Amino acid sequence: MRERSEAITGLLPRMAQLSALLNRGQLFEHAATAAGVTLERPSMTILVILDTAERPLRVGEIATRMQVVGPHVTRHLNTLEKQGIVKRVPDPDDQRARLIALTPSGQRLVDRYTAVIDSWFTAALAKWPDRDRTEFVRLLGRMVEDLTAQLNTVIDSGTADRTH
Amino acid sequence: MRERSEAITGLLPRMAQLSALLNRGQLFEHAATAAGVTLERPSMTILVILDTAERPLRVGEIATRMQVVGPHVTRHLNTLEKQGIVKRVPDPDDQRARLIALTPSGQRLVDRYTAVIDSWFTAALAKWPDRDRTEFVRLLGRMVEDLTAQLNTVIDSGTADRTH
DNA sequence: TATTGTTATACTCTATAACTATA
DNA sequence: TATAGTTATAGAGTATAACAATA
Repeated sequence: MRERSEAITGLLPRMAQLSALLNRGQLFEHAATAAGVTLERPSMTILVILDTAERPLRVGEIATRMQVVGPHVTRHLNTLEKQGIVKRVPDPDDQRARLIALTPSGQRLVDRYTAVIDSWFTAALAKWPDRDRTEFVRLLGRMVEDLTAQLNTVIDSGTADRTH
Repeated sequence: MRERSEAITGLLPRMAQLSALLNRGQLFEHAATAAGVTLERPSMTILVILDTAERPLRVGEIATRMQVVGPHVTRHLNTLEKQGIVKRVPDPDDQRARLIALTPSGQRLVDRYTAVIDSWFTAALAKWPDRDRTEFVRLLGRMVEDLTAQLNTVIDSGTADRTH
């Protein structure tokens, strides 16, 4: 039987659990119901990203923040625009690009949704000491950073000798 | 513009990033390549779960740990069994159930894979103080627990008045 | 009658390829 | 020639429904 390194014991399962909770779990589904929203998950993600940015974003910017490819975003934008939740406006700086903006009704929709999520997170963290909350955000941020950096190192060294 | 509660500022985006890294990112893809594995992601997840359990598991137990439904597990098991990576053995305690066990070659495969993942995580966390590592695992575990509990509370109260 | 697992089917999420328009 | 976005298509991931066997 292999020995698991001390460094990561218990880490992977917990990260997997958290990931499942956010990606497939009922969190989204129930929050959407509570907020009276009937969108697909990635569409809602787009709206939250636009809300967080507090300004219109290009399609490419949204794709980068979602860590997905462009066509995936386009597909959902088509639906969202048809429903009057976002609108595409020309980017004055570049005629090829469009800026995606929340419409007033889109803004109200995402406000309802994030209010529900906020309240649930606030309730879940109610008993956490302030210090733990701060620590967790700090360590989580660093974990993402270090893991991403490590992965890039591996990818670079793995492709260094390839010519394509 | 809505106000975001102080409690969760910065939390959601980081969790989303981590989730994307584990779910869709190149982490799995590159680790599988490095380990010489050509399985689909959920199949590899099944193997890691069996390895972590250190004993054969029922289909239902695997599904629960993956937070997916039974048929999803069955589909991957069919492929894995055909490839001689796992085997289904009768559960002596219940003739309806089967126990899923890693074959010797399956064990070697998952050993190669987890060795790669372990080394990457160890490298990523190399500069972390021991205290931070411990704290992170603790807080991450509590986050998953509290979030799950909160969600269950919401679901229970939401369905309490429904009769189906 | 309830539970374990399987088969069949369908939906959701995401990527790749080919294209148009502008830079 | 390169970049922003779109359309069309395909594949991976997961769920629901219907069923068989056993409890």
